[in-house]
Amino acid sequence: MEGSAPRRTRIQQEKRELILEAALEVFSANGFRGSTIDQIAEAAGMSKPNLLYYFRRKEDIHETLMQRLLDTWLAPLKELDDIGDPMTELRSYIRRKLEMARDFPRESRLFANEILQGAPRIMPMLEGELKTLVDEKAAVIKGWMRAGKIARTDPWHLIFAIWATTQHYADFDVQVRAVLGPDRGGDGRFEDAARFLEQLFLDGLKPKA
Amino acid sequence: MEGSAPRRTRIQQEKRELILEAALEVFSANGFRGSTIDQIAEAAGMSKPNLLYYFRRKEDIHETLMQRLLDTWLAPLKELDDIGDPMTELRSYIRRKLEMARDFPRESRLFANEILQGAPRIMPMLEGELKTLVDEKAAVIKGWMRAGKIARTDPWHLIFAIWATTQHYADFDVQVRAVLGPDRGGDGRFEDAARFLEQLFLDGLKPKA
DNA sequence: GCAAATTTTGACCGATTGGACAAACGTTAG
DNA sequence: CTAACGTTTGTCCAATCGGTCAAAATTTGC
Repeated sequence: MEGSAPRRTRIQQEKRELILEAALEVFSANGFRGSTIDQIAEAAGMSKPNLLYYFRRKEDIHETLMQRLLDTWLAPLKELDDIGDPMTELRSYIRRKLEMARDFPRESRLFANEILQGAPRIMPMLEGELKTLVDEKAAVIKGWMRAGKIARTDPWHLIFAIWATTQHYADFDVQVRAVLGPDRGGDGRFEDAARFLEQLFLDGLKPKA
Repeated sequence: MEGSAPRRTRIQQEKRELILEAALEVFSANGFRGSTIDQIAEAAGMSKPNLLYYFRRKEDIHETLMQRLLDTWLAPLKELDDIGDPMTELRSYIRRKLEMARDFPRESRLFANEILQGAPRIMPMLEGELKTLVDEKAAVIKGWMRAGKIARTDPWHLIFAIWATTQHYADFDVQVRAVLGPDRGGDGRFEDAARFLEQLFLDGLKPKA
């Protein structure tokens, strides 16, 4: 579809990175329609026409941002591997997803914003690439269940649950911090969350008999 | 704070309801800044100036909507009761939250939008009313743990996990449906989710020894 | 050092936005 | 019937939006 990547000068590469970084900040906080080119330009320390020299339309920025995001976002799931102990694999997947919520909350919110609005710009990817990947990993998980390595349950909803619980700490961060309060809502909240999630996914809530 | 409710004519009551219903539709799909008064007016079947006769500012609509939402939204948690079997109480709380995600997805998305944007309009409620309620219920859950009725873990993060997993089916609905595909993504997905979540929260993933 | 290419800027444009306002219309009580 | 009140509409406005354009400033290749 797309021709070879356009050759770019040093300045173009640098400025484009600067703009994308600023746009990530603005888009993730206000959504696409809630963000203005002026805001992004100011955050990037340049004038609006100057920004438009590097990205001709507001949508181009968002699209570029989204494309980059998706690769890094799906990487942890891609790494979920058939070899290795199933329980360990799942645990490290959960841990990695939680680390991403901690280290890349803006990316998580950008993605959440897009999905919330009905995913108008990435629908084909959801139905194509993402579905394929999830189906593939669901098959792997099903294999583990058949082998008696983990309890039998629905692999798709299991993946949803891991996404939901981990991304919650990025997308609903303000609520999490507000509820936990200044003491428990500090930096340690991610370690508390990690401990809790590990227990939840492994043992559930039933008291040890 | 607020004086007695202003007396309203029959027409005012009806039209205000009509506007709020339309606004819920529009706001939940596009966010606050992404929605226009014209869109809401059209969805409500009236002209923009006419709408502004009932709500003088766009923010007033959103505020009214948010106030109503919060009551119904927190109702299930309020019902979590100390009397009754702990495991049953938690299970029915999860089921009720999932039903709300199924029956009131627009309300869930409206709330999610607000939190995603940093909760500028409901921050005091999060730190006040919500935190108080959650702390109170966390204490109840802690009591159950001390009594050996459920496994010992962090009650706050347990509540977060229930919120995250259930609301996921409303907020990320398009993604869920896209990944499940046309077959498994039909109406039955909520029953599948209910079964899965029940197993997850009760037994976790460890295979039965 | 200089010409060509690239980058930056200020001024500007049409479209859309939230909202104001007065006039017109409808309803209702006496 | 009619005066008072409640409702609806068309028109208008200032601000903001995404985006253009030509000219100025700067960088780059030779």
